Amino acid sequence: MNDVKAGPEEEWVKSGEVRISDLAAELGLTKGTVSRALNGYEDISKKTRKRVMEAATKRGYVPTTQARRLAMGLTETIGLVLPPMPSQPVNTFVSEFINSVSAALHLHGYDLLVHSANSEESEVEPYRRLVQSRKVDGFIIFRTNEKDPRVNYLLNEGFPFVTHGRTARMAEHDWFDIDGEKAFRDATSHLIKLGHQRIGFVGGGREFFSAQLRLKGFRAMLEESFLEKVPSLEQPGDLTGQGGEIAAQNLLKQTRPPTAILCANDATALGVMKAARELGFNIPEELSVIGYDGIALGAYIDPPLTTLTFSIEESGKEMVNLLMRRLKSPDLPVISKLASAILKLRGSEGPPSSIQNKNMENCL
Amino acid sequence: MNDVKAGPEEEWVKSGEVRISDLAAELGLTKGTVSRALNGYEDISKKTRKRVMEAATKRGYVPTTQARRLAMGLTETIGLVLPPMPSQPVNTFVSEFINSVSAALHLHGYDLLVHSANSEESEVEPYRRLVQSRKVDGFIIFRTNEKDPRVNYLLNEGFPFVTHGRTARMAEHDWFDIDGEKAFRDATSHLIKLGHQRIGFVGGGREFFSAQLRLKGFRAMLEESFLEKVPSLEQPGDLTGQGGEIAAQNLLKQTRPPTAILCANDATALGVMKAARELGFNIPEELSVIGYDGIALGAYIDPPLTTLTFSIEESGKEMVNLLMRRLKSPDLPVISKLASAILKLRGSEGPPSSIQNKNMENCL
DNA sequence: AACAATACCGAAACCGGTTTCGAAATGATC
DNA sequence: GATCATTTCGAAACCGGTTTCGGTATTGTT
Repeated sequence: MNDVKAGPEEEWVKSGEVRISDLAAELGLTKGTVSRALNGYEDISKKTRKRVMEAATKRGYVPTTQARRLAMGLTETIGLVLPPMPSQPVNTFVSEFINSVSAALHLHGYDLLVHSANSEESEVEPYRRLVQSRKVDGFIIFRTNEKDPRVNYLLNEGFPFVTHGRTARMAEHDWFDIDGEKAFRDATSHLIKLGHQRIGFVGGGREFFSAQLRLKGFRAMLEESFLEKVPSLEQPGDLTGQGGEIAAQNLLKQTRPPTAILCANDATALGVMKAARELGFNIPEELSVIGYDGIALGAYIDPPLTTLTFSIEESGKEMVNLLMRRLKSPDLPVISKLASAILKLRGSEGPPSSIQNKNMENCL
Repeated sequence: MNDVKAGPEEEWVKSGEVRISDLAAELGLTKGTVSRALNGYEDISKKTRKRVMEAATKRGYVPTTQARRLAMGLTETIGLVLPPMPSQPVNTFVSEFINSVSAALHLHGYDLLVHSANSEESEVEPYRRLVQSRKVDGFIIFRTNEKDPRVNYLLNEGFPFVTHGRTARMAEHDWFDIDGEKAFRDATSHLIKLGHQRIGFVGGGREFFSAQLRLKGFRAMLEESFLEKVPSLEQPGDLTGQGGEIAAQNLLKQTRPPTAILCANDATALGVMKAARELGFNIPEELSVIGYDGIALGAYIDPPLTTLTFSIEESGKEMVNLLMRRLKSPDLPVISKLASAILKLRGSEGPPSSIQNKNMENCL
């Protein structure tokens, strides 16, 4: 008989159906007052503030992001443009990096907009579009080239960004990088201490600044150790497994092949190992191989791949920190941060065999 | 002397500094008219439309996304929440998937918002936040569980989404999936044809519906082939390399170990191969191993990993198609799409050796 | 030439918030 | 109790677009 008693009034509504004006009307206030109450302005009495906040939580009010952003003139969004994927992507850097960046941004109340580059248009086009349509407040850029058009564009535009990796204009923008030069000095030094005299190097494309720095580190340590620099032992690569295979063939078919090969990344190293196997080189007895990236899969192959590794999570965090600082105070001087990679010994390197010829004694 | 002649008037301005009201003022029109002219309304004369469009391109006018979205009441953004990463991710699915989804969305004028799940809070919390703050119009969900709280929440909320993978409530939502059941029937069949009688299976967690379906396919083919179903040959896993190692030990230390092992994914397969090596099993002579995922690196290990592979790009595209359809007409009946995986033979499987004992004859 | 129909554009409301400014209410002071 | 400072809130402008509505100016019809 008594409908009111029949059930509790379900005040619950579908998420996002209540606007600030609804709240205001319900409370007999104006939306300006409600807004100020919710945003902690000082000119609101304790009593009113309490009423407003209770009503807000009760009704499940959450401000509409689009409206807030329009009013405040910011997007609270950071853009990340994925470079064109290699046909055979081997490392999980991108997903881990996105994960880390996204998590870090979230702590600052920022969202991550991920955009894919389409290979038919210019590299900067996605950036231009995002800037012009004001979809983002800043960018996270990775895999920089020495002369990077994206960097040039954004610098020219005066638009905030941080790079993962250095560029020719690194003095003009914030950047984070792994000290690849030092990493490759370390790795080279490690090989030299093991007794290697002829060490090969498989690089990345000339366009990748970081790959150049790794080569630089390799060369520097050779020089420091008074080892002869043999040009034929430096092979170009393309950061793919296939590139590693080709380079390894070039190296190992030489009359005096290297006893160790340093690779610009793990994908290359895997290609090198494959080619070495096919040419009958035992690893690590007859050939040491070291990569760079620290891909998890490296631990599962035979022999496990020794590699230079670094924290992707830290990279993401640090980059977000740099970017947030820049957004807060655009006129602060440029800063940068260099993190170091560590050599993770897993077994694909060892002392060179005294015998230069291939021998069968390694079989089990 | 003549300053005007000194240089052409650079009309160029910093991107995004010109508003629609500026354009309107410059043209002596109202912003409403300008807006209609740019958006192809019929009530604009050809002449004015041309004037407006020329001025717009000349001044580099691009409408501010936030304002447009607010006015139009939509976000043109799709959310993708990354599930917590495994500590040692080996496959590149996530980055490829993001890339593909993002590219497909872009064709429809949509953006991709990537959010990372933080493991301390409930799985649905990120979704709830994104829904309430109206940051997205729909979701792309992957790695579904059979009973998926995210799906439950969104269904209850009536919020658009598409899943990659089926759920217990798959009749109520659009989904895309790989036919894992058929894939594992195929793989099992392949092994049986090679002569294998004792085939092991390493699954994923019970919570992953897809892993269950793979097991189902495996069992079905065993039954069809009148092979005895040996419970001890079915080992649980967790879709990681470590899980694969443990499972492989359980399998291979049995008095009558399997001659082939089917793995719920490639990471597991890598763990299995590692454990097998350590226990002295030669692959593929003494043990065949097949994975699932088609990770590119599988081609570089020794022996190359035979695996079930599918097109991630197609997955992304199809899911976006499903979602766009749903957004355009929310009341259409639920549809789904099943794609198939193909068995990519690379060398980690072969006929079982007639001799059950380990032998050394394989050594080169 | 008078009238109806059509083409074209201005005016204004609206989307859902934020923020500034000023006025009313309250409290403090003498 | 009058005066002044403070507290608290309403009113209104604003962010930058979109969309509806109505009013001229133009064209078409007889």
